[in-house]
Amino acid sequence: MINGHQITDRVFCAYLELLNQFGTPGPWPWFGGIKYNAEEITISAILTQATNWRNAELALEQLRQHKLNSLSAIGKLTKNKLPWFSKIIRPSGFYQQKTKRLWSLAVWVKKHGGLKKIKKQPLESLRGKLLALDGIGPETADTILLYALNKPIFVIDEYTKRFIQDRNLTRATGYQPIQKFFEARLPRNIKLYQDYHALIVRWGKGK
DNA sequence: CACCAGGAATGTA
DNA sequence: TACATTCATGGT
Repeated sequence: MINGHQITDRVFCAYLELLNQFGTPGPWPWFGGIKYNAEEITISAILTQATNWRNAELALEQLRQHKLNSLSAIGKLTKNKLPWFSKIIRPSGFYQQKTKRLWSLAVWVKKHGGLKKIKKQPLESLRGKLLALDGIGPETADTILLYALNKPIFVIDEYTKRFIQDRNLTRATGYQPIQKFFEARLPRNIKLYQDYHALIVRWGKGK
């Protein structure tokens, strides 16, 4: 019994098995590398879209060298500097799109008083606002919410879909149904959500 | 040389 | 709802 949930639940048991197999994941970015702050996690959530983590990390490393590893710094850039900015994040691929996405996100965050202010907003309402931004879909929004803002929301990605197939956990399809499936069967615990998703990614990479 | 990686937007059926 | 295409670099 953990937080009132029976550990016989198959979804929770799958988590325990992954934990036993791979050990407790580190904080974002989970496997090696140095620790990221909330702004860097937010930025890297976009940099890593459809890109392997190594390339996203290369881009973030260059942002650090230019002291652009914060939304406030990116939000201060004028539009005519965006082509220059795009070269800095070039290793992450799709760098023209990602330049626009990062810049519009940074401007939006600035307009709303910074990440700490934004963090005070209710989860569902905040999630909707993130989804309304260009280039932020459900996975990126939830990644920002869970790992940068420490909100209790379960992240679903391709690995998760393969995982539930592999273990026959559910036939549910679509982002939200799968997300609700996990959330309904797990204690509403942020660290658990973070570790579980990280472990699923670790599992997916190892296959 | 081909293939893929810690997605999302857009268009089609 | 379910697919297909586009966006692009760097590793294997």
